Amino acid sequence: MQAVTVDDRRHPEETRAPHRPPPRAVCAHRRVKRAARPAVTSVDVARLARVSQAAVSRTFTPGASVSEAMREKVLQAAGRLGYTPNAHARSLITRRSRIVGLVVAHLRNLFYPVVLERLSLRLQADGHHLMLFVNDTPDADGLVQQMLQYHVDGIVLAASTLSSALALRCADAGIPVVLFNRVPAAGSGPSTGSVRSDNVGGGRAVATFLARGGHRRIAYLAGSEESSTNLERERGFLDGLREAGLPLWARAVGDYDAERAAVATRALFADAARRPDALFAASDHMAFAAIDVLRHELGMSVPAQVSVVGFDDVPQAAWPGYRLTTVEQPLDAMIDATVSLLRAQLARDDESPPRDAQVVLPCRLVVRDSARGAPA
Amino acid sequence: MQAVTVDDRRHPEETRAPHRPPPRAVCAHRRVKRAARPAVTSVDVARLARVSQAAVSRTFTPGASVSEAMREKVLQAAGRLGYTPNAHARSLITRRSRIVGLVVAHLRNLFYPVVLERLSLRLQADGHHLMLFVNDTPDADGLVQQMLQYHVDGIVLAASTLSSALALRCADAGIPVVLFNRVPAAGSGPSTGSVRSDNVGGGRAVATFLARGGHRRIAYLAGSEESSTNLERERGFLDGLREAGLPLWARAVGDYDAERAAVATRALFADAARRPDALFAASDHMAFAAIDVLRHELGMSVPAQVSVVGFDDVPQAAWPGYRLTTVEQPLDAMIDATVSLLRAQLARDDESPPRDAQVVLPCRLVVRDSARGAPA
DNA sequence: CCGGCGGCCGCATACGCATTCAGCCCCGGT
DNA sequence: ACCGGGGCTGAATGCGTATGCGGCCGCCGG
Repeated sequence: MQAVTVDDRRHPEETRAPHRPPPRAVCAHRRVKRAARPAVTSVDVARLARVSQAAVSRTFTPGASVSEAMREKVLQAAGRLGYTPNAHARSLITRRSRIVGLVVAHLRNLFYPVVLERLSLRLQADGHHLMLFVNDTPDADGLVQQMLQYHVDGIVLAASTLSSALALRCADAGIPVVLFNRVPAAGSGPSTGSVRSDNVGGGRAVATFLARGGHRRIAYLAGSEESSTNLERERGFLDGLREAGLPLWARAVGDYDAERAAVATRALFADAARRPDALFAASDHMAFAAIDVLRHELGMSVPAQVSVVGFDDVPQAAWPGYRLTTVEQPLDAMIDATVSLLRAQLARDDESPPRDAQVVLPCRLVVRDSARGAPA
Repeated sequence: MQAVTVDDRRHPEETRAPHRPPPRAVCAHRRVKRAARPAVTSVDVARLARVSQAAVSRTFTPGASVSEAMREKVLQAAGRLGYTPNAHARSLITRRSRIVGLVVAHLRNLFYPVVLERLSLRLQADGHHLMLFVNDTPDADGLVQQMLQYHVDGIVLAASTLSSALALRCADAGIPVVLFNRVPAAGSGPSTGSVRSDNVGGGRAVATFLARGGHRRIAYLAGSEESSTNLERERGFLDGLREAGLPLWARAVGDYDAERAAVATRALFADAARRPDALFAASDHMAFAAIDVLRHELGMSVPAQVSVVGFDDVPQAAWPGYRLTTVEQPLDAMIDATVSLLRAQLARDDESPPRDAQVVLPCRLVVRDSARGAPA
């Protein structure tokens, strides 16, 4: 193999001069900002490698037409200079930023941090990146504005309680949106996908399980009432109870929040004579809070006196302190589906069919020790 | 007040034409990509408002010199067109992206999700945004490359175990770095700040507290051994024990991981004759795992038979199931300090003194029920 | 031996915006 | 009345890169 040499000794005086005119007088009396490292550009690399700037660009553009020799020369020069392509300049032309916006609300739910971690890793793997948008206020417009500024290539809405106004606005702006763990609102645009687990089936499975376990006074601890996850889980749960010939004994709302779940649990168990013998919480997070109240405030034994079942199967559910029986969401599959959907929407040339993709993945009841099961 | 009217009816044929030449023949047979919404630019707004493009830019640049009438006209036109400035084009010129890179490793620690949430909100408030980089492999170069591409304005390294090579590389590239919860390596550049709580003091406080509580066989459950948080906490803890005239009874490493902490706890308590009567875990996360093992595997009572103290004061520490005595990290103050440091580094004109800022905030022992205290 | 033809390269241009510079108008001072 | 200056504005330029296009060269088939 012929060694490729990079000549950067000839015309050394040319290295910077032609492109860096002396600062104008006006500049001189202003403070020179950020003068530190003038950022090496593709032009610098080109000059060092004695090729055209286009050649540099092409070696850093996968699939472009460059000879092996050229690529070698450029890479070597780039390595020497420590060159890194400027993503902003690139996206200005290509009209894609390789940035995915992630909108989150409940970050302390432990389900979402895991989602975030996996999703980010998957995206990093193919050169995309997550930009984080925390949605505390219901100010959909503000958030969308911010995402538009950065021209995010796609948006993942990962929060069960996000206003669907946000989803609509995003889709409106022509940006692919994937609803994570959420059902699309009626009339959402063509570029809205959705990935979720079979919440209805999960809810029903819990009802069936509890009924088989001989429970008769079964209560439901709801998440945020308007959220689609809660609606679906509750619907499936009620269906299951009905099929088992059981009524819903009691119901309270915990809003997917630990504190409010604790309050709701106290309310459900306030009347000692009519206490439930089983409780289905719409999320593990709330289930933990409920168990704590039951055990430590009310002195009840779980599962001997009352069974508790959750939803999500966060890592903590497996800890010895809770051993929570719960419904596992197929996280990996959900992430996979999300990324695929995103990729599909991104690659989509405009005339492709405008059908929105809905992915619903099966979930599985994980039986641990927080609920009495059917007698063996 | 004179009503300002926007005239967009005259010369309607001019609306797009002069800047959108008919697509060349070559384009015609290629698939037209992303043709959907040609993105409204400042030029479009200028044309509609019948002003120059510079005027549009100025009304969207805080501090620029524009008359009120002009601003009104532009804003109205912009509103009609749904104009949003393009952040990429902007940062190409201004050389700042308003993006802050956040590097994280342990996202399931529950301390970090909270950090992430707060930090993001604070940054959003003044127009910055977080780009997430999950650091699974110790491939510092790769990460730095990715951050350089996006020309992040600053970097927050929020992980106790991140290789300091990463920090060095970043500082090397001339990007302001703030180490969150981590001590800067010797010789890190001038643009490296650090925000952390007084881990040494916290560790000592725990030792003092346990000694006063009458414990005599005090063990330490270490985090990742090379991490600075662990080193400092352990040092303070040992200092405190020495001052109290007590030896370290036993020690094991949990690596800041729940599973490994469980294993370590089993090891510490394997010899029934020499069991510790107190355990200090370097993080709440590990403390929970330890308590679970003690209670549910070894059947020990906490705190009657063994006291457990943690570090961090994550939300879960206050739950009735654990009621963990722990050291509170002043999260809000830490976030504040981080943002200030970042802002300071950003605003820094180059000739400012190259002293690196070190912020160490006091932390506080939060006494709950997982450890015996001094008799009252 | 000649006419393509395809692989590679460089030139030039455009992406969307901030910023400089020169010019304009208007007002106040002498 | 004139001049100086300050407040606004528009024209022009360039940030760093991707890409269409024309041109060059080498190779193969006829």
